[in-house]
Amino acid sequence: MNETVKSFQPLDPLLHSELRLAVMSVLLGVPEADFVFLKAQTGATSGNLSVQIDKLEQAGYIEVTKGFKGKMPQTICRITDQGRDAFAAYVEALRSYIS
Amino acid sequence: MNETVKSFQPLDPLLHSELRLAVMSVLLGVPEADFVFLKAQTGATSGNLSVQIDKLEQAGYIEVTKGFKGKMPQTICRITDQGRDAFAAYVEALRSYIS
DNA sequence: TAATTTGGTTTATAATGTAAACTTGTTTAT
DNA sequence: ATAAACAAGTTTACATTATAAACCAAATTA
Repeated sequence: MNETVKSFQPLDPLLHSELRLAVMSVLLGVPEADFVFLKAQTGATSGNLSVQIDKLEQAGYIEVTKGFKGKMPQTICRITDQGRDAFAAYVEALRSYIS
Repeated sequence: MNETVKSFQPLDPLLHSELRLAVMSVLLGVPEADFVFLKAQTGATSGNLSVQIDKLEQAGYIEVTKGFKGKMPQTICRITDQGRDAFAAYVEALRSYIS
């Protein structure tokens, strides 16, 4: 008798968050996106988005560049290679639960 | 110009939890499972498992029957139809982020 | 009968998520 | 010119959640 254990892969807590996952999902599809665009795409409040962008940046999953668009401040985000890898790993881990 | 929004589906917070998802995943594959088995499959601590089982039961996603196996207490869990539906919906919602 | 194990539950604490309130500067109206 | 409204964020306070440590009752073993 071979009692196997299902062996669930751990889920990266940084990506296992609705808003952060949405942000990463958007960034995967575009070369870059600014704060305003991310807010529109995710439907997040500014405060929440600001916090989650910080966390993704701290983690090295995205790069953030602050500049100006005309005279208005602009926060541009790009996904990093590390972020891309982490996302792929997260999706892979998810499969151990949902497949 | 058609500016579409990605439209991420909301993720059921009850299922968007590593341990609860693992429990549901196990229960999907078997007619029923007891506390001890779930603990082994998920690698969870007893306390954590106890709490998360409660939450899934409160939500109507699983049914819990307390009885005895020999003289030892035994907590048996079964997934409900509602739980099955919720899981399917959760997986479907996930696709809007990861595909 | 004392110590250990089993099968859990309760609870205290830490970590997380979220929105409201605030800030800094810009544009518009008066 | 000045006030009011708006834009783009950030900070913070609060609520929710997750987690493990501590606990408990009964059973088993030494």
